[in-house]
Amino acid sequence: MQVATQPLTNLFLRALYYNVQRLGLHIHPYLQKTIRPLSASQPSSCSLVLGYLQLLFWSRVNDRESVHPSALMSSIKEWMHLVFDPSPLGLAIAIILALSIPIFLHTVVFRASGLTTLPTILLIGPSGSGKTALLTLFERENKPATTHTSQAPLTAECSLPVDTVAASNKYRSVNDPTNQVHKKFLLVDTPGHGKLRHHAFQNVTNTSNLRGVIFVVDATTLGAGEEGLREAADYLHDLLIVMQKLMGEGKSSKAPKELPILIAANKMDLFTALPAALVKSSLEREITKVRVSRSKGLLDSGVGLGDEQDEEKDDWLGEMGSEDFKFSQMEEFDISVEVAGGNVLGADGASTESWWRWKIGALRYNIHEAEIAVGKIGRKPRVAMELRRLKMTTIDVESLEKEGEKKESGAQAVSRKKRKTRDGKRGKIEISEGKEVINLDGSSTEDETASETESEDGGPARKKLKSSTEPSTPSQAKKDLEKIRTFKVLKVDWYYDSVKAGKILPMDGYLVYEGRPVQEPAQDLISTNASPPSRGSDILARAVADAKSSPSTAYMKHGNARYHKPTKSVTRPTHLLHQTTSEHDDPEKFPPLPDYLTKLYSCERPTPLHSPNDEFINLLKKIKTARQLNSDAIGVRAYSTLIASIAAYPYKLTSPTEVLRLPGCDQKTALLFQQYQQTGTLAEVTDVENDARMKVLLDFYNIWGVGDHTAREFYSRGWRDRDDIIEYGWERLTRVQQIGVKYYDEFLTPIPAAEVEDIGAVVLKEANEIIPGYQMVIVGGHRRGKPFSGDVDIMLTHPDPEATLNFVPLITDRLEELGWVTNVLQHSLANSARGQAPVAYKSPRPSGSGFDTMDKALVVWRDIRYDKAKHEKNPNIHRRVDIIITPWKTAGCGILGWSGGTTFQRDLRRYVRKVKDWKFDSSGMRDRRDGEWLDLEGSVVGWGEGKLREKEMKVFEMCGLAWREPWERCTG
DNA sequence: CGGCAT
DNA sequence: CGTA
DNA sequence: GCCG
Repeated sequence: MQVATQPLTNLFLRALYYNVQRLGLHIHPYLQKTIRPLSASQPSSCSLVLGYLQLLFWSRVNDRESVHPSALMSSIKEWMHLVFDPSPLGLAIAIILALSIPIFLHTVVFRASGLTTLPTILLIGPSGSGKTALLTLFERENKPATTHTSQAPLTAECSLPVDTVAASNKYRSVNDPTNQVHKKFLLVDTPGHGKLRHHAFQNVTNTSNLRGVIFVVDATTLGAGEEGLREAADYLHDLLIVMQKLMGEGKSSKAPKELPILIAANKMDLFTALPAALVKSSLEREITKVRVSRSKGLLDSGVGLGDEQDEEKDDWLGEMGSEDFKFSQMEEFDISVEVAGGNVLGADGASTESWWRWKIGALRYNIHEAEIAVGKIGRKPRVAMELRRLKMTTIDVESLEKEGEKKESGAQAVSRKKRKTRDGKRGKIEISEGKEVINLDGSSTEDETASETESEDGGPARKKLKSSTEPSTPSQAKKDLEKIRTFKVLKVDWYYDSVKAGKILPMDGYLVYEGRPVQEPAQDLISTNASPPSRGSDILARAVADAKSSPSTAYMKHGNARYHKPTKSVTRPTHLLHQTTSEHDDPEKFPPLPDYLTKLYSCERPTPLHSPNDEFINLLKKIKTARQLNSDAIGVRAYSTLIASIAAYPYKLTSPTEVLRLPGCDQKTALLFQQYQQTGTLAEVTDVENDARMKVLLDFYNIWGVGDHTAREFYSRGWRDRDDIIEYGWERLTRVQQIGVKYYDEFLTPIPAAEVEDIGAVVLKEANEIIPGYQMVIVGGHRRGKPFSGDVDIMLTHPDPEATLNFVPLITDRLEELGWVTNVLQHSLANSARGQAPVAYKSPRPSGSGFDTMDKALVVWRDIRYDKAKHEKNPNIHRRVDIIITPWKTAGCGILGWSGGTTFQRDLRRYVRKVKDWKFDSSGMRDRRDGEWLDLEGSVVGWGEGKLREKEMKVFEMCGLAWREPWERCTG
C-alpha cells in the first residue's frame, strides 16, 4: 500500500507545484523541505520538520483580474471532465486530481473574496531625473503590448518579463515559491516639480497595495555642493518623512507591513555620474543638513518650543537624537532603503538589472495576500503564534462572535488559557528522579504525539466545526462578520484527504483557525461600548488585543531605538519643574546633605539596605528593568546611578528640589519624584505594568540563562509564555536555559538567611573534608544583610595557595556525588587561566605547571536531608549556589568584589580607574599602565580569625577609600 | 559630546 | 550573550 | 540619564 502511494504522493506534489505556479498560489518556502519526508513515508520524522514549519502554502488572491471568471469556469469544467472520466490508469486519475485541486482552491478563494487592487509601485523623483523615460522603458521591456489605463493617465500597467524571475535567482530552484512574484503591477509616475510634490506624497498615503517606491535621481547632478544634490536630498527627505509617518501609524489600514524604497541612481553610463555608493553617502550627508535646517525652522516658528515635543518628533526623520542621518535608520519603521545604479538610455542600451531585481523583491507575494493557508498545525494557539511571527494580524472569528454576543468586552480570549488546562501534558518537563537529567529530546516526541493525537480526535478543529454549524445567534455583529473575508488555516490533511476522496471535501472539519485580517478598517464591525478608547482608540486594536489577551500593545512597534519606545508617559508632562518657595520647597529647610552624598561614586558613601524612600526607589527600579528589556543599557546605567544615590539619602524626600541636590539626579529625576509625590506612582511604571509585551519579556528575562536579548528573541519568535518555549523551542534552548526553565519558580523563591548560612556550612564542611584548613565567607546579598537572598554565594579560601589551585572541580564533584549539587551550570576558568596569580595579564605565566584551576562554579543545589518516612521523594526545592574559590593573597579583593551591589561594583571600578589608574576585578588589582599586579593586602599577615576582614579593609585603604561595611554597600 | 565595570 |  |  505504502509502496503504491509513495510515487503517487510525489506526483501529486509535483503536479501541485506546477499548478500552484500556474495559478499563482503561493507555496510556503518550507514546503519543499517537507515534501521529502512526507513522501518517504516517515510520518514521524516529518512531523519534526513540520513541527517547525507551520504554514505550508497559502493561496493568494491578487492578479485575479488576469483570469476572467468565465475562462476560469471553462477550465474548471475541462478539468472536471478529465477528473471524472473513468480512466484505465489510476495513476493518471491521481495526477489529474492533484491538478484539479489548486484550481478548486482558486475558485474557492475567488468566490470568497472581493477583488483587490494590483500591487503598485510609485515612481518619484525630481524633474529631469529620467522618471518618465524609466516608466516607458519598463513598459516596453514588458513584451506584450502594454496599455495605459484610462482612468489614471500617469499609471501604467506593467508585467515582469517571464524570464526575469528565474534569471535573477539562478541559484534557486524554479519551483522555489519565494520566486513567486506578481507578474502584473501598476507603476505610477508622479510629478517631479517641486510645486507638485504634495501630489506625489498623497500617492504614498493613498495608494492601496503600495509595494514600494522608486526614487529616481540623476547621478550626474549629485556632486558635492551642486544644486541637484540639495534638491534631491530635500525631496527625498520629505518623501521619507511621509513614508515614516505612514509606517508609524502602523495600525492604520493603509500602512503596508513594509515599504521598501529604491533610490535609482540614473544615468550611470555617463562618466560624470557618481558611483552608487557615493550617491548613497552624499545623499545621507545632505539629508542630515536638511533635517537640521527643518527642525530649526520649526523652532524658529515657535512650533517646537519644548512644550510640544511630540509635534517635533513627528517631523524628525530617522532616529531621534542621532547626529548623522543614515538610511539604515529607516529600518526602524520597516522601510528599507536601497541605492542602485543604472541607466535608462545609453550607448550600450539600458542597464536596469539591479532595479528589476529590487522590483521583484518588492513584488514578491506575502502572506498578507493570502486567504487560505494550509499547514500541519492542529492547534489554534500555534496558528496564532505563526501568524504573529509573520506579522499577520487577524482577529479570531470565534472571539469576535463572542464579542458580539457579550457586547461588553472583557471577553478575554479563552483559547490560550483553555489550552493550558485542557492539555495537561503540555509544559511538563520530564524529571527522571535520581540523576535529574534534563531530557533533551523529550519534548520533541511529546510534541509529535501531541499533535498526532490531536489530529486523531479532531481537537479544536471539531470544536470549530461544531460552532460553525450551530444555529447562529442572530446578532448584527455576527451577520456583519460573515460578509467579511476571512483568513483560514486548514490542515494539510484537507488537501490529502481531498485527493484521496477524489473530490473536494468541505473545509469545516479541517479548519484550524479562522480570522479576519486587520488590514482594512471595519469600524462598523462591532459596536463599541467597551471601556474608554485608550490609545489609538482603535476598536480593532482592542479586539485583537483581547483575542490574544494582550492589550493595546498588540500593535506597538518595538524597535531598539531608545526614542521609539519611551512610552508616552515619559514625554507627557515635560513641563519644567516650577519652583515655588513653599515651606517644603525651601532649600534652607532641607536636612543637611551629608558630605558623603556629594560624592559621585557610590563606593564612597554608605548605602544601607533600606532607605526612607524605598517606595520611590522600587518604582525607579521598575523603570530600570523596563530600560533593560528595551535594550537601553545606558538607561539602565543611568537609573542605577540615581537609584544608588537616592538609596544613600538618609531622609525622607519631601520635594523635587531636594532630589536635585543628589548626585546622579537631575531635572528628570526631580520630575519623577514630583509625579510620585503627587500620584503615589509613576506613569511609566503603570504603563509598563499594563504592557503585555513587557510582562512577557520580564517573565522570559527571569529565566536563568536568558538575558534581555534572548527574552526579546523569544518574543519575536511569537512565544508568549514559558509553555510556548517548552512546546516550540525546547531543543533550541541551551542546557542552562533548560535548567532555568525547569526550576523557574524555585529559583525565584527567596532563600531565608538561615538556609543560606546552612548551605555555606555544608560547603565549608565538605571543602575541609577534601583539604582541611579552608575558610569560608558567605558573600553576595546575604553578606549585605538581606533577610532573603536570590542565590547563595560561598567564597572559599585557603592559606595554602596549592590548596585553592584546581579546587573547584574537586568540591563540585564531591558535592555532586553526595547529592547536594544536582547540576553544574557553569565552571569558570577566569582566574585560573592566568595561573591563579592575578599577575600581569601582559606577561602570563608559562603554562604547563598545572595552572588551570577554575575559580568559580555556578551550581544548582538541593538539600539532601528530608524525612524519608513522610516523603517518597526529596521535597526540598532547588537553589542557586555559587561556589567561588580565591587564593589567599587576593582574598580581600575577592571578598570585596563579591560583596557589593552592582552599582557599588561598577563605581568601585570606575573610581580606581579615575583616581589610581588601576584596574580592579575580584581576582585582584592591576596597574593600567604596565599591567602589573598590585599586592594591596600583602601587609596583612597570618590567617587567623578576622584576617579576611582585615585584608578587605586593607584594600579599601590602599584605594584611598573609607571602609564601608558590607551592609553599607546596598546600592540596589 | 564622549563615557558609562570587569 | 550569558553569568557573576 | 547624568557628568565633566
